[in-house]
Amino acid sequence: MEEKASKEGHYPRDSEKTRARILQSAIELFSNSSYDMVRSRDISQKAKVDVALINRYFGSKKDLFVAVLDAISQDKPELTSDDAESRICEDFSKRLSGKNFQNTATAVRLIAFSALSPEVSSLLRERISGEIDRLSDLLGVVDKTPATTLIAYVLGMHTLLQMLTEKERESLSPEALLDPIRVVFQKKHCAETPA
Amino acid sequence: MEEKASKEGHYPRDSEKTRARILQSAIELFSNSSYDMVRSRDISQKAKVDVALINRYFGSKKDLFVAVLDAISQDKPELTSDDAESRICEDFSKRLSGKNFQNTATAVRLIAFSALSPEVSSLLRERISGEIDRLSDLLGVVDKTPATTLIAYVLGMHTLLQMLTEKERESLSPEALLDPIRVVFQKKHCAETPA
DNA sequence: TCACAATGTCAACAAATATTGACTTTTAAG
DNA sequence: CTTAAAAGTCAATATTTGTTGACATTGTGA
Repeated sequence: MEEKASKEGHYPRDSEKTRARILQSAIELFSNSSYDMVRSRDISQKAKVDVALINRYFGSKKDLFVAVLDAISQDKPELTSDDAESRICEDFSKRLSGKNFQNTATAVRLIAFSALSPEVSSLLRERISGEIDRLSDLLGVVDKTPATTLIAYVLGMHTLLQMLTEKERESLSPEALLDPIRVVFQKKHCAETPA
Repeated sequence: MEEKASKEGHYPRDSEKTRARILQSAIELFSNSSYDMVRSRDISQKAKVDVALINRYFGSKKDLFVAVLDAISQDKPELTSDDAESRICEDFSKRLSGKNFQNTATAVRLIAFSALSPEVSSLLRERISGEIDRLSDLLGVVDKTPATTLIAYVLGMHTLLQMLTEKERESLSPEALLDPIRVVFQKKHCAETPA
Protein backbone atom coordinates (compact mmCIF):
# COMPACT_ATOMS: atom_id res chain seq x y z
CA MET A 1 0.00 0.00 0.00
CA GLU A 2 2.79 2.40 0.84
CA GLU A 3 4.60 3.99 -2.01
CA LYS A 4 8.30 3.36 -1.59
CA ALA A 5 9.57 6.40 0.24
CA SER A 6 13.28 6.94 -0.07
CA LYS A 7 15.19 7.18 3.24
CA GLU A 8 13.91 10.42 4.81
CA GLY A 9 10.32 9.70 3.93
CA HIS A 10 9.67 11.54 0.71
CA TYR A 11 8.17 9.83 -2.24
CA PRO A 12 9.84 9.46 -5.62
CA ARG A 13 8.73 12.34 -7.77
CA ASP A 14 5.57 11.73 -9.74
CA SER A 15 3.47 14.71 -10.58
CA GLU A 16 0.34 12.71 -11.29
CA LYS A 17 0.44 10.94 -8.00
CA THR A 18 1.15 14.07 -5.98
CA ARG A 19 -1.68 15.80 -7.74
CA ALA A 20 -3.93 12.88 -6.95
CA ARG A 21 -2.78 12.85 -3.34
CA ILE A 22 -3.62 16.52 -2.94
CA LEU A 23 -7.01 16.02 -4.53
CA GLN A 24 -7.82 13.04 -2.34
CA SER A 25 -6.79 14.84 0.83
CA ALA A 26 -8.90 17.78 -0.19
CA ILE A 27 -11.91 15.57 -0.81
CA GLU A 28 -11.68 14.03 2.62
CA LEU A 29 -11.13 17.30 4.43
CA PHE A 30 -13.80 19.24 2.56
CA SER A 31 -16.21 16.40 3.30
CA ASN A 32 -15.74 16.86 7.01
CA SER A 33 -15.56 20.58 7.50
CA SER A 34 -16.24 23.81 5.71
CA TYR A 35 -14.17 25.49 3.01
CA ASP A 36 -13.09 28.17 5.45
CA MET A 37 -12.17 25.75 8.18
CA VAL A 38 -9.95 23.66 5.96
CA ARG A 39 -6.68 25.51 5.64
CA SER A 40 -4.36 25.04 2.73
CA ARG A 41 -1.75 23.77 5.16
CA ASP A 42 -4.13 21.09 6.43
CA ILE A 43 -4.51 19.76 2.94
CA SER A 44 -0.80 19.85 2.21
CA GLN A 45 0.06 18.16 5.48
CA LYS A 46 -2.44 15.39 4.92
CA ALA A 47 -1.10 14.91 1.41
CA LYS A 48 2.48 15.03 2.72
CA VAL A 49 3.27 17.78 0.30
CA ASP A 50 4.50 21.36 0.44
CA VAL A 51 1.78 24.01 0.61
CA ALA A 52 3.03 25.73 -2.49
CA LEU A 53 2.20 22.70 -4.57
CA ILE A 54 -1.50 23.29 -4.11
CA ASN A 55 -1.13 26.48 -6.06
CA ARG A 56 1.26 25.00 -8.56
CA TYR A 57 -1.05 22.12 -9.39
CA PHE A 58 -4.44 23.68 -8.99
CA GLY A 59 -3.96 27.43 -9.18
CA SER A 60 -5.60 28.36 -5.91
CA LYS A 61 -7.47 26.90 -2.99
CA LYS A 62 -10.71 27.82 -4.65
CA ASP A 63 -9.68 26.12 -7.87
CA LEU A 64 -8.81 23.03 -5.87
CA PHE A 65 -12.27 23.13 -4.37
CA VAL A 66 -13.76 23.23 -7.84
CA ALA A 67 -11.61 20.27 -8.81
CA VAL A 68 -12.98 18.41 -5.81
CA LEU A 69 -16.52 19.21 -6.86
CA ASP A 70 -15.82 17.92 -10.33
CA ALA A 71 -14.16 14.80 -9.00
CA ILE A 72 -17.05 13.79 -6.80
CA SER A 73 -19.47 14.53 -9.60
CA GLN A 74 -17.67 11.99 -11.75
CA ASP A 75 -18.12 8.71 -9.96
CA LYS A 76 -21.70 9.34 -9.07
CA PRO A 77 -23.42 6.00 -9.61
CA GLU A 78 -26.84 5.71 -11.15
CA LEU A 79 -29.15 5.40 -8.20
CA THR A 80 -32.46 3.75 -7.72
CA SER A 81 -34.81 5.27 -5.24
CA ASP A 82 -34.26 2.32 -2.88
CA ASP A 83 -30.57 2.82 -3.22
CA ALA A 84 -30.77 6.48 -2.37
CA GLU A 85 -32.71 5.78 0.76
CA SER A 86 -30.30 3.14 1.99
CA ARG A 87 -27.38 5.42 1.21
CA ILE A 88 -28.74 8.16 3.33
CA CYS A 89 -29.49 5.62 6.01
CA GLU A 90 -25.94 4.32 5.98
CA ASP A 91 -24.61 7.85 6.06
CA PHE A 92 -26.65 8.75 9.09
CA SER A 93 -25.69 5.56 10.86
CA LYS A 94 -22.05 6.29 10.45
CA ARG A 95 -22.44 9.79 11.68
CA LEU A 96 -24.49 8.58 14.63
CA SER A 97 -21.69 6.28 15.61
CA GLY A 98 -19.24 9.14 15.39
CA LYS A 99 -17.21 7.74 12.54
CA ASN A 100 -15.64 9.54 9.63
CA PHE A 101 -16.15 8.01 6.25
CA GLN A 102 -15.09 8.22 2.68
CA ASN A 103 -17.46 7.43 -0.06
CA THR A 104 -21.10 7.75 0.82
CA ALA A 105 -23.25 10.69 -0.13
CA THR A 106 -20.12 12.80 -0.27
CA ALA A 107 -21.58 15.45 -2.52
CA VAL A 108 -24.41 16.48 -0.28
CA ARG A 109 -22.28 16.30 2.81
CA LEU A 110 -19.60 18.42 1.25
CA ILE A 111 -22.17 20.94 0.17
CA ALA A 112 -23.65 20.94 3.65
CA PHE A 113 -20.37 21.98 5.17
CA SER A 114 -19.46 24.76 2.80
CA ALA A 115 -22.92 26.00 1.92
CA LEU A 116 -22.41 29.20 3.86
CA SER A 117 -18.78 29.87 3.04
CA PRO A 118 -18.92 33.11 1.09
CA GLU A 119 -16.10 32.32 -1.31
CA VAL A 120 -17.67 29.15 -2.64
CA SER A 121 -21.36 29.43 -1.92
CA SER A 122 -22.06 30.64 -5.44
CA LEU A 123 -20.32 27.57 -6.83
CA LEU A 124 -22.42 25.34 -4.62
CA ARG A 125 -25.59 27.05 -5.67
CA GLU A 126 -25.40 25.42 -9.10
CA ARG A 127 -24.45 22.05 -7.70
CA ILE A 128 -27.24 21.94 -5.19
CA SER A 129 -29.73 22.80 -7.89
CA GLY A 130 -28.27 19.94 -9.88
CA GLU A 131 -28.68 17.59 -6.96
CA ILE A 132 -32.29 18.64 -6.56
CA ASP A 133 -32.97 18.04 -10.22
CA ARG A 134 -31.22 14.70 -10.11
CA LEU A 135 -33.21 13.60 -7.10
CA SER A 136 -36.41 14.83 -8.65
CA ASP A 137 -35.75 12.64 -11.66
CA LEU A 138 -35.13 9.77 -9.32
CA LEU A 139 -38.45 10.37 -7.62
CA GLY A 140 -40.11 10.70 -10.98
CA VAL A 141 -41.84 14.00 -10.30
CA VAL A 142 -41.70 17.42 -11.91
CA ASP A 143 -42.32 19.36 -8.74
CA LYS A 144 -39.02 20.15 -7.04
CA THR A 145 -40.56 20.44 -3.62
CA PRO A 146 -40.07 16.85 -2.43
CA ALA A 147 -36.44 16.75 -3.48
CA THR A 148 -35.82 20.13 -1.90
CA THR A 149 -37.41 18.91 1.28
CA LEU A 150 -35.26 15.83 1.38
CA ILE A 151 -32.01 17.60 0.69
CA ALA A 152 -32.78 20.23 3.27
CA TYR A 153 -33.30 17.52 5.80
CA VAL A 154 -30.08 15.72 4.98
CA LEU A 155 -28.22 19.02 5.04
CA GLY A 156 -29.58 19.97 8.41
CA MET A 157 -29.17 16.56 9.93
CA HIS A 158 -25.53 16.53 8.99
CA THR A 159 -24.98 19.89 10.59
CA LEU A 160 -26.87 18.93 13.68
CA LEU A 161 -25.26 15.55 14.19
CA GLN A 162 -21.97 17.33 13.82
CA MET A 163 -22.85 19.51 16.81
CA LEU A 164 -24.30 17.02 19.26
CA THR A 165 -22.24 15.13 21.78
CA GLU A 166 -21.72 11.42 21.37
CA LYS A 167 -24.03 10.80 24.28
CA GLU A 168 -26.79 12.81 22.69
CA ARG A 169 -26.32 11.08 19.38
CA GLU A 170 -26.58 7.69 21.01
CA SER A 171 -29.94 8.53 22.47
CA LEU A 172 -31.46 9.00 19.03
CA SER A 173 -33.40 6.35 17.19
CA PRO A 174 -31.85 5.88 13.74
CA GLU A 175 -35.08 4.41 12.53
CA ALA A 176 -37.21 7.37 13.51
CA LEU A 177 -34.64 9.73 12.07
CA LEU A 178 -35.57 8.43 8.66
CA ASP A 179 -39.28 9.11 8.99
CA PRO A 180 -39.27 12.43 7.17
CA ILE A 181 -37.28 10.83 4.39
CA ARG A 182 -39.85 8.12 4.01
CA VAL A 183 -42.47 10.82 3.74
CA VAL A 184 -40.70 12.17 0.70
CA PHE A 185 -40.23 8.75 -0.80
CA GLN A 186 -43.94 8.26 -0.15
CA LYS A 187 -43.55 4.82 1.24
CA LYS A 188 -44.32 4.75 4.89
CA HIS A 189 -46.16 7.94 5.53
CA CYS A 190 -47.74 7.05 8.80
CA ALA A 191 -44.85 6.04 11.04
CA GLU A 192 -45.81 5.30 14.58
CA THR A 193 -43.39 6.66 17.12
CA PRO A 194 -44.15 4.91 20.39
CA ALA A 195 -44.60 7.58 23.03
CA MET B 1 -38.13 57.28 15.11
CA GLU B 2 -34.78 58.96 14.52
CA GLU B 3 -32.79 59.96 17.53
CA LYS B 4 -31.91 63.61 17.22
CA ALA B 5 -28.54 63.63 15.52
CA SER B 6 -26.60 66.83 15.98
CA LYS B 7 -25.50 68.53 12.76
CA GLU B 8 -22.96 66.14 11.24
CA GLY B 9 -25.02 63.08 11.98
CA HIS B 10 -23.68 61.76 15.24
CA TYR B 11 -25.98 60.97 18.06
CA PRO B 12 -25.84 62.60 21.47
CA ARG B 13 -23.70 60.46 23.70
CA ASP B 14 -25.59 57.77 25.53
CA SER B 15 -23.73 54.64 26.39
CA GLU B 16 -26.84 52.55 26.93
CA LYS B 17 -28.27 53.40 23.58
CA THR B 18 -25.04 52.87 21.70
CA ARG B 19 -24.63 49.56 23.43
CA ALA B 20 -28.16 48.66 22.47
CA ARG B 21 -27.57 49.77 18.91
CA ILE B 22 -24.52 47.55 18.61
CA LEU B 23 -26.40 44.62 20.09
CA GLN B 24 -29.36 45.08 17.79
CA SER B 25 -27.17 45.34 14.71
CA ALA B 26 -25.34 42.22 15.78
CA ILE B 27 -28.59 40.34 16.26
CA GLU B 28 -29.76 41.21 12.78
CA LEU B 29 -26.47 40.42 11.09
CA PHE B 30 -25.84 37.19 12.96
CA SER B 31 -29.37 36.11 12.06
CA ASN B 32 -28.62 36.43 8.39
CA SER B 33 -25.11 35.10 8.02
CA SER B 34 -22.50 33.17 9.90
CA TYR B 35 -20.26 34.35 12.71
CA ASP B 36 -17.28 34.30 10.38
CA MET B 37 -19.01 36.15 7.59
CA VAL B 38 -20.10 39.00 9.82
CA ARG B 39 -17.11 41.23 10.30
CA SER B 40 -16.76 43.52 13.26
CA ARG B 41 -16.72 46.44 10.88
CA ASP B 42 -20.07 45.35 9.41
CA ILE B 43 -21.63 45.50 12.83
CA SER B 44 -20.12 48.86 13.68
CA GLN B 45 -21.19 50.35 10.35
CA LYS B 46 -24.74 49.16 10.75
CA ALA B 47 -24.81 50.53 14.27
CA LYS B 48 -23.24 53.79 13.08
CA VAL B 49 -20.51 53.40 15.61
CA ASP B 50 -16.74 53.12 15.64
CA VAL B 51 -15.39 49.57 15.48
CA ALA B 52 -13.45 49.99 18.68
CA LEU B 53 -16.65 50.42 20.64
CA ILE B 54 -17.53 46.79 20.10
CA ASN B 55 -14.55 45.83 22.16
CA ARG B 56 -15.07 48.58 24.68
CA TYR B 57 -18.66 47.60 25.32
CA PHE B 58 -18.55 43.86 24.89
CA GLY B 59 -14.91 42.83 25.21
CA SER B 60 -14.58 40.99 21.95
CA LYS B 61 -16.52 39.89 18.92
CA LYS B 62 -17.05 36.52 20.53
CA ASP B 63 -18.34 38.11 23.71
CA LEU B 64 -20.74 40.16 21.64
CA PHE B 65 -21.95 36.96 20.04
CA VAL B 66 -22.59 35.52 23.48
CA ALA B 67 -24.48 38.66 24.41
CA VAL B 68 -26.60 38.16 21.31
CA LEU B 69 -27.33 34.59 22.30
CA ASP B 70 -28.35 35.71 25.75
CA ALA B 71 -30.50 38.50 24.37
CA ILE B 72 -32.50 36.26 22.07
CA SER B 73 -32.88 33.71 24.83
CA GLN B 74 -34.57 36.35 26.95
CA ASP B 75 -37.69 37.24 25.09
CA LYS B 76 -38.49 33.69 24.15
CA PRO B 77 -42.25 33.45 24.58
CA GLU B 78 -43.92 30.39 25.99
CA LEU B 79 -45.01 28.46 22.95
CA THR B 80 -47.84 26.11 22.32
CA SER B 81 -47.32 23.41 19.76
CA ASP B 82 -49.71 25.19 17.38
CA ASP B 83 -47.78 28.36 17.86
CA ALA B 84 -44.47 26.71 17.08
CA GLU B 85 -45.78 25.30 13.86
CA SER B 86 -47.20 28.58 12.66
CA ARG B 87 -43.98 30.33 13.59
CA ILE B 88 -41.93 28.02 11.48
CA CYS B 89 -44.46 28.41 8.72
CA GLU B 90 -44.24 32.18 8.85
CA ASP B 91 -40.49 32.00 8.90
CA PHE B 92 -40.34 29.83 5.82
CA SER B 93 -42.82 32.03 4.00
CA LYS B 94 -40.71 35.07 4.56
CA ARG B 95 -37.63 33.31 3.40
CA LEU B 96 -39.45 32.01 0.35
CA SER B 97 -40.41 35.54 -0.58
CA GLY B 98 -36.81 36.62 -0.21
CA LYS B 99 -37.35 38.97 2.69
CA ASN B 100 -35.17 39.61 5.66
CA PHE B 101 -36.88 39.65 8.98
CA GLN B 102 -36.43 40.51 12.58
CA ASN B 103 -38.23 38.59 15.20
CA THR B 104 -39.33 35.13 14.22
CA ALA B 105 -37.53 31.97 15.16
CA THR B 106 -34.36 33.97 15.45
CA ALA B 107 -32.61 31.53 17.74
CA VAL B 108 -32.72 28.55 15.46
CA ARG B 109 -31.91 30.62 12.41
CA LEU B 110 -28.95 32.20 14.11
CA ILE B 111 -27.72 28.81 15.21
CA ALA B 112 -28.16 27.50 11.69
CA PHE B 113 -25.85 30.12 10.28
CA SER B 114 -23.04 29.80 12.76
CA ALA B 115 -23.30 26.13 13.58
CA LEU B 116 -20.09 25.34 11.75
CA SER B 117 -18.06 28.38 12.71
CA PRO B 118 -15.23 26.91 14.76
CA GLU B 119 -14.93 29.77 17.22
CA VAL B 120 -18.50 29.61 18.40
CA SER B 121 -19.70 26.12 17.58
CA SER B 122 -19.02 24.95 21.11
CA LEU B 123 -21.19 27.74 22.45
CA LEU B 124 -23.97 26.76 20.10
CA ARG B 125 -23.73 23.13 21.09
CA GLU B 126 -25.26 23.91 24.46
CA ARG B 127 -27.91 26.14 23.00
CA ILE B 128 -29.02 23.68 20.40
CA SER B 129 -29.33 20.99 23.03
CA GLY B 130 -31.42 23.43 25.00
CA GLU B 131 -33.65 24.06 22.00
CA ILE B 132 -34.11 20.35 21.51
CA ASP B 133 -35.07 19.89 25.13
CA ARG B 134 -37.42 22.84 24.98
CA LEU B 135 -39.10 21.52 21.88
CA SER B 136 -39.32 18.03 23.36
CA ASP B 137 -41.17 19.45 26.33
CA LEU B 138 -43.48 21.22 23.94
CA LEU B 139 -44.18 17.98 22.15
CA GLY B 140 -44.66 16.24 25.46
CA VAL B 141 -42.31 13.34 24.79
CA VAL B 142 -39.19 12.07 26.49
CA ASP B 143 -37.55 10.81 23.33
CA LYS B 144 -35.43 13.55 21.78
CA THR B 145 -35.66 12.11 18.30
CA PRO B 146 -38.70 14.02 17.04
CA ALA B 147 -37.39 17.36 18.23
CA THR B 148 -33.98 16.61 16.76
CA THR B 149 -35.62 15.73 13.50
CA LEU B 150 -37.59 18.93 13.39
CA ILE B 151 -34.70 21.17 14.25
CA ALA B 152 -32.49 19.49 11.69
CA TYR B 153 -35.10 20.15 9.07
CA VAL B 154 -35.50 23.80 9.98
CA LEU B 155 -31.73 24.18 10.07
CA GLY B 156 -31.28 22.62 6.67
CA MET B 157 -34.19 24.39 5.08
CA HIS B 158 -32.80 27.72 6.14
CA THR B 159 -29.44 26.92 4.67
CA LEU B 160 -30.96 25.65 1.48
CA LEU B 161 -33.40 28.49 0.94
CA GLN B 162 -30.45 30.78 1.47
CA MET B 163 -28.73 29.16 -1.47
CA LEU B 164 -31.47 28.89 -4.03
CA THR B 165 -32.29 31.60 -6.54
CA GLU B 166 -35.48 33.55 -6.20
CA LYS B 167 -36.89 31.76 -9.20
CA GLU B 168 -36.20 28.39 -7.66
CA ARG B 169 -37.72 29.44 -4.38
CA GLU B 170 -40.86 30.60 -6.11
CA SER B 171 -41.39 27.20 -7.68
CA LEU B 172 -41.68 25.56 -4.27
CA SER B 173 -44.94 24.81 -2.55
CA PRO B 174 -44.86 26.34 0.93
CA GLU B 175 -47.56 23.95 2.00
CA ALA B 176 -45.67 20.84 1.02
CA LEU B 177 -42.53 22.20 2.60
CA LEU B 178 -44.21 21.80 5.93
CA ASP B 179 -45.07 18.13 5.49
CA PRO B 180 -42.09 16.76 7.40
CA ILE B 181 -42.87 19.16 10.19
CA ARG B 182 -46.38 17.87 10.42
CA VAL B 183 -44.97 14.40 10.64
CA VAL B 184 -43.14 15.40 13.77
CA PHE B 185 -46.12 17.16 15.22
CA GLN B 186 -48.05 13.99 14.41
CA LYS B 187 -50.98 15.77 12.92
CA LYS B 188 -51.22 15.20 9.26
CA HIS B 189 -49.07 12.20 8.63
CA CYS B 190 -50.38 11.21 5.25
CA ALA B 191 -50.05 14.32 3.14
CA GLU B 192 -50.98 13.86 -0.47
CA THR B 193 -48.72 15.61 -2.89
CA PRO B 194 -50.56 15.78 -6.21
CA ALA B 195 -48.25 14.37 -8.85
C1' DT C 1 -15.51 78.04 34.94
C1' DC C 2 -12.59 74.05 35.98
C1' DA C 3 -11.53 69.51 36.21
C1' DC C 4 -12.45 64.87 35.65
C1' DA C 5 -14.77 61.05 34.05
C1' DA C 6 -17.43 59.12 30.33
C1' DT C 7 -17.77 58.53 25.56
C1' DG C 8 -16.06 58.41 21.04
C1' DT C 9 -12.24 58.55 17.20
C1' DC C 10 -8.22 57.23 14.87
C1' DA C 11 -4.34 54.90 13.47
C1' DA C 12 -1.27 51.31 14.38
C1' DC C 13 -0.59 46.32 15.68
C1' DA C 14 -0.77 41.34 15.60
C1' DA C 15 -2.11 37.09 13.95
C1' DA C 16 -3.72 34.12 10.46
C1' DT C 17 -3.51 32.57 5.79
C1' DA C 18 -3.42 32.17 0.83
C1' DT C 19 -0.20 33.19 -2.52
C1' DT C 20 4.23 34.20 -5.07
C1' DG C 21 8.89 33.95 -6.73
C1' DA C 22 13.52 32.66 -6.18
C1' DC C 23 16.11 28.71 -5.27
C1' DT C 24 17.36 23.54 -4.90
C1' DT C 25 16.91 18.84 -6.01
C1' DT C 26 15.60 15.20 -8.98
C1' DT C 27 14.75 13.08 -13.36
C1' DA C 28 15.64 11.91 -17.90
C1' DA C 29 17.30 12.84 -22.64
C1' DG C 30 21.23 13.52 -25.70
C1' DC D 1 28.48 13.19 -17.93
C1' DT D 2 25.99 17.30 -19.05
C1' DT D 3 22.26 19.87 -19.14
C1' DA D 4 17.68 21.42 -19.15
C1' DA D 5 13.16 20.75 -17.75
C1' DA D 6 10.20 19.01 -14.09
C1' DA D 7 9.16 18.67 -9.32
C1' DG D 8 9.67 20.21 -4.84
C1' DT D 9 11.27 23.56 -0.95
C1' DC D 10 11.53 27.69 1.54
C1' DA D 11 11.09 32.24 2.95
C1' DA D 12 8.86 36.56 2.05
C1' DT D 13 4.54 39.15 0.75
C1' DA D 14 -0.12 40.89 0.69
C1' DT D 15 -4.37 41.00 2.68
C1' DT D 16 -7.86 40.54 5.86
C1' DT D 17 -9.62 41.14 10.50
C1' DG D 18 -9.95 41.49 15.38
C1' DT D 19 -7.88 44.12 18.83
C1' DT D 20 -5.43 47.80 21.44
C1' DG D 21 -3.83 52.16 23.22
C1' DA D 22 -3.13 56.96 22.66
C1' DC D 23 -5.72 60.91 21.81
C1' DA D 24 -9.97 63.99 21.27
C1' DT D 25 -14.47 65.38 22.57
C1' DT D 26 -18.47 65.75 25.39
C1' DG D 27 -20.94 66.02 29.55
C1' DT D 28 -21.32 66.92 34.55
C1' DG D 29 -20.63 68.07 39.30
C1' DA D 30 -18.05 71.21 42.32
